[in-house]
Amino acid sequence: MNERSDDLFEQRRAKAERLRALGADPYPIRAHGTHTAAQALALFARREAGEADTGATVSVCGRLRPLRIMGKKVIFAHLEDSTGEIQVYFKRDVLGESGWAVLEQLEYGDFIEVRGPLFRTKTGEITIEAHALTVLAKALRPPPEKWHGISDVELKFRQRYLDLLSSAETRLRFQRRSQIISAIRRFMDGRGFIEVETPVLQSEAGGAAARPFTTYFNALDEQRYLRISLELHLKRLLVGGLDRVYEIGRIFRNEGVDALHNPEFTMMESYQAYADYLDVAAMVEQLVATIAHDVLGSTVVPHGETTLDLTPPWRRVTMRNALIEHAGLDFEDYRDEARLRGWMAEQRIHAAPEAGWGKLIDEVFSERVQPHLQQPVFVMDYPVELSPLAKRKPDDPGLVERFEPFVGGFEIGNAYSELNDPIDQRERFVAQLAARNRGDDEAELMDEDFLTALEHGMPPAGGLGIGIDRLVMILLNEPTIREVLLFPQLRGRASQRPHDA
RNA sequence: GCCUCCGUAGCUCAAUUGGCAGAGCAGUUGACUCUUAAUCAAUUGGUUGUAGGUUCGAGUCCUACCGGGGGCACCA
Repeated sequence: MNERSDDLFEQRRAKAERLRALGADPYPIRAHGTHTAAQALALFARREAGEADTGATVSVCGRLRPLRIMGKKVIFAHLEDSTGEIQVYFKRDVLGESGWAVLEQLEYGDFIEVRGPLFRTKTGEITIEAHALTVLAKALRPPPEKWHGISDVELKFRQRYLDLLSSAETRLRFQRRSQIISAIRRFMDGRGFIEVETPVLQSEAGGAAARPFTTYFNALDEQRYLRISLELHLKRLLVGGLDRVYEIGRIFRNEGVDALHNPEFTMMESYQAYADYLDVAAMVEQLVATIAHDVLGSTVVPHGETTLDLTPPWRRVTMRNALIEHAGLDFEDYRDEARLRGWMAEQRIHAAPEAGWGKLIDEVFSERVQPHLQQPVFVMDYPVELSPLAKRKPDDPGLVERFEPFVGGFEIGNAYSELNDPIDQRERFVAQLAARNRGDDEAELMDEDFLTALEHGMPPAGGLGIGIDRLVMILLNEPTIREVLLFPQLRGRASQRPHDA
């Protein structure tokens, strides 16, 4: 902390002391607002329409925007809350000398409560004429620049509150994120799903191909993993007879950070007994369209320079055909791993040495197909090697009944007809162990508890996972996951915290 | 982990070839009784991310480190 910001801090602290001396507690316990900014504006509009008299007073709480001081007798300012802002008119002979003395100690960033009647200024803006003024919280540090707000991305993420308080756009983005999640719950609840909660701390981290975070359970003297998916516990609930379940929860993957990845992110998974992946696909396009309509009012959403049309039905294409179309590769001609590696070398596509056939196919797909998948599309029928928890296609046991919805060039989810044959499931785990022994440290581990559950009988079911953060990115036209997370992960700064005193 | 770009006042940004570190906002002082990023006048505020080095002279060049952006790797 340098001298400069100490100066600003001390100046503001001195004002707080002066407020105390004036008998105005700078941090009172209670506020007594009667209306939000938006409610006050609406109230006055109704009164002008003749629905009530125009004289009654309101009391509004909020954060003070920069003061417009017109001499020693008049000050205009806006008061901002989460519903918007309303102008306040401070007139010295109306407010009174004691109120004016308090006002002189206030500035941009302070929280106050203003009581008085509503009126329209000469320029037509609905305004509160301040008859009484109460300090609610004196800010000791200056807010960001009033016009540009925060543009330093590091400050924006480390001190997101500064971004929020100075950017209505940022506030709206996170309000909409919340509305999207509410809309998901409404949709799922409306279809008879029940929301459940399963453990974050697990003995084995399964259900996805990812490295887990580890932690330690002292009381039991055992290692624990933070979950990397919700899948294996939710399927146990199908065994238990809960036919339609979903969970919205944070999952953790010990991986790098980029525009599409944050190590902790939010997933919605659902499992529906007696359904298959085609039923799930129909649900997904309906779900996304419903959310878009509820939150944005349209199923056509802006996306960079273009738009995305989320209106059902979405295109369906098999993974094989997508590869033929965009990569010129028919994987049925390259079932041999060595032959596939040769083709990839010719095409200059990176091939990880420890990758098996399935992972190689996935690399080709990511490299050559995925960037083309801008408009929503379901990519169907994945190689069994990539999908150890999905049911095989009856007419093609090398493939599974699985799809991923792609929008904007990346996948927003994953779904399949759930594998409920315990013998096949055990064999898949064995194959995963082989991959792990070959060096794939993200292969699934044998989960005996889960296998025991399957052996008790799990109904046929369609399962779904949707990455909420990525869905929000698509719906709100945000190119990076960081902008839809309030506090994205950053390297810690123990010695150089920007604003901690 | 590797490559690359960036880091200047509380915030938003300047600074020519290596040649006196500057502006707007915020703050302070003054003027102004209907303003809208109020306006006008004056003014405080800097170890240029940190530590070294080259040089008569470094915000600028070099090295290392810290933090961030982008790319690669990783991530179905």
